[in-house]
Amino acid sequence: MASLQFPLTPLTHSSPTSNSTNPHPQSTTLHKHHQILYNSYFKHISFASKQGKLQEAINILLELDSQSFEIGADVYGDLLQGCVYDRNLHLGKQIHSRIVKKGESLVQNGYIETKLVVFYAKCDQLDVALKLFSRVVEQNVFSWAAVIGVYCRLGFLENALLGFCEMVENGFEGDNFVIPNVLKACGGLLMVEFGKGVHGYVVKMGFEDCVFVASSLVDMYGKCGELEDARKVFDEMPKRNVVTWNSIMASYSQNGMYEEAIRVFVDMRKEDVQPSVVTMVSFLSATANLCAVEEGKQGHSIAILNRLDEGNIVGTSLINLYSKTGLVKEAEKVFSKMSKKDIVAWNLMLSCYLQDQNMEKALSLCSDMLLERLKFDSVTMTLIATGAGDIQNLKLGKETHCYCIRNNLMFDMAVASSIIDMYAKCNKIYNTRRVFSSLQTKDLVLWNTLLAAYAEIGSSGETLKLFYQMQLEGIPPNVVTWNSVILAFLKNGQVKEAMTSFSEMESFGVEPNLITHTILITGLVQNGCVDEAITIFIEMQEKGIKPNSVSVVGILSACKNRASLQLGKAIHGYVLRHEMHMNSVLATSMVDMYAKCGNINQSRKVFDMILVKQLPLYNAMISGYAIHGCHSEAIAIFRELKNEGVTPDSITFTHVLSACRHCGLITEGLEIFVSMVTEYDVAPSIEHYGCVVSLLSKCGKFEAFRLVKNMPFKPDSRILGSLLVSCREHNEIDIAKHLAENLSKLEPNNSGNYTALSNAYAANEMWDEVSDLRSLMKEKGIKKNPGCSWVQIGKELHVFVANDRSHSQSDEIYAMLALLRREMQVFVNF
DNA sequence: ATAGGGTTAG
Repeated sequence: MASLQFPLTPLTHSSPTSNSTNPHPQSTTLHKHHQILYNSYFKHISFASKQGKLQEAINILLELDSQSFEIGADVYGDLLQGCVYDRNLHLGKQIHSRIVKKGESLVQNGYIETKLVVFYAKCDQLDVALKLFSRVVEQNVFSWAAVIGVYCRLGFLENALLGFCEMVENGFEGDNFVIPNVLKACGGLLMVEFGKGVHGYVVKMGFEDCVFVASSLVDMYGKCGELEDARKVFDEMPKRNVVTWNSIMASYSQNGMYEEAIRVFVDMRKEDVQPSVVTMVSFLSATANLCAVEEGKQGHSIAILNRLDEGNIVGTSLINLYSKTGLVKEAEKVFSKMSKKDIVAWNLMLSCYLQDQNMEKALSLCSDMLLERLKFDSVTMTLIATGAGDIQNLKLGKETHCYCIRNNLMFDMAVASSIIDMYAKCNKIYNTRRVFSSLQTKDLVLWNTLLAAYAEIGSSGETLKLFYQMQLEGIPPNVVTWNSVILAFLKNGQVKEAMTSFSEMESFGVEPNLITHTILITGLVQNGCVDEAITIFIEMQEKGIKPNSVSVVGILSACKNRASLQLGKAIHGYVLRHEMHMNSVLATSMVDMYAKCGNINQSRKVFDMILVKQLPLYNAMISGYAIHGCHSEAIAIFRELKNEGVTPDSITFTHVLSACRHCGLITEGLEIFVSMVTEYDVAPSIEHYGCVVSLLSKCGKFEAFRLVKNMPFKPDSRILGSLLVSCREHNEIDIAKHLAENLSKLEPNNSGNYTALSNAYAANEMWDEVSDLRSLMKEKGIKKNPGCSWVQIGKELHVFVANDRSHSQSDEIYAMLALLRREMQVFVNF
């Protein structure tokens, strides 16, 4: 035992040794004197306990104890209280054993009994606390509060509420210390009705002005989604502290009302309430969910100014913010500054790299984690599995799956879902099914993951089967499940069945949401039901569901010809009126829409508005110019793209090479083709070859033939046609005949091929054959084609005018006429 | 009494 820090000479000198069972010798003056001294030591014990100098207090206790002096219950009580403050289970147990040794009278002391229950409860020793509680001679508010508290902390929320009921039934009145725990249990169980009952109890007992109770009420209503009630309690509080503010902010945040959460933070600053770590964490999480970069950065500054940025939790909230807003560099900065990185920080950084599609950095971060002797947890594996699925990296996905099996992580529903989804995204439906079957418990999300896999490939039969099977196994479908069923039907072309499911889900009490409508809009358009899609788009707005950019993109894709320019314009107007963010995807489909609807100038206007342009946007603009016959503009955009350092892909080259072909830019076209293969490592498609063959054919080169011979595709009619056109020289007639023979099998009625062959005969002065060919064309009823696009536009115009005899949309007609003229011009030039 | 990371549907 450690020696005492102050002398005990008077005690050691005269301590009674003879009568140890009766440590209180009768009233001699000497003992009176000693008792006074002991009392001062007892006071010292209590004082030291309250100061947190527990070891010192214990040392005195043990020393006094060894001299067999009676130590009062209050002294043990103070010591236990000290252990409660310190959550020092070890020392508390020592004191408990001392108490037991001291005999029945102390163990059965009501005060000590209660203190012991409180001590074990606060140290989360549920079993011990309950055992002692069951043995207490007399229950009281304190022991009940301790039991309810430990149930609450360990997540046994039902037991906490049952405890409260029993306590009240046994005639104890809940005080303002139990109520917060009771309310926490109500919130956690989403039992708002019970919570309202407790609220009534609070009012009856007059606790409503207690900050602790009222803050808990705010939290309880917030967790139950009753924001109005939460706000009402908050507004009526006479006094609020930082926890109250944090509670209302978290309430908004947890219910997705991030703007309101931010407003609370602003109000809080106006009232000069000092923010705490929790404040910053809630605020940063709200800004992260809104991708509100500016507000988030201000939060970061405020955290630094208040020295709240140093802890782990604020650090991870900052990484989350920068990760969600795509500011990888900022996230890295915060991450590197964190002194003690825990698994959450590493996982957030990992998620940041994965969202940035940087698998290389993500995997190198993982090996750094191992170097730091950290073990991957379920979150790490979920992230990597999802990332592997996104880039369809089956090898990585399988490795992840194996790691999860080896480390017993497949029992985690999130891990299992991500693995199943990974196999689905890698088109391994067999593995998807096998992993699903191998799992012992399956939750709703897991079922939904499997349904989504079958829905994605349009297996509506299997999706439906699973839909019934899950219900047989007692899992009721939610909106996500229904959405997959609808998607499965639409992917399989079963429009009627999809619409039936859509109306059915509501009668099953499942409310269709934004995604349900988006699936319908996109699916209906893909099945050619444009009018129905528009109806759904209007319906959802009437229901008060705000379309987002995905649903707008879906409805924009319905505008694919000149007749739908009106609708396209209306949607553009909607986007502008609702101040919808013109993100890259939305802008791309807007550019595409205007191009397809014949207004290339408007296309260009939208294109120019976007400051940071990504490849799909460039591709849409290039393709737009290409279909309008503005080939030099298309090539100009291609140059702009290269100047901006954007890497073109296969689609870009398809449009640019086609533009070169139309402009007859032979050298430029060939250069681009070569750079595509050597510089950008793009494997040429048959379309790419087609353009180059056509270019080569135009200058009458035999390189065209060589290219066709060496290309890894079977030449199609367009390529053969191009070659045929080039056969205008003497001696090429045999080749021309051969080509024409093959072509007539592929395209027996293509007038262009007849013309080309006739030209070849003419070059060889074989006039009889030319004449024969002409009569054959006449016989077959083949007329010289004036150009495909011309006919197409003419047909569309006819349909348009036929459908709208009022000619109220004369703007559109003029637009089409202008385009028609331009198309004809191109044809004439060609 | 309040607080940080992961899974399913477009």
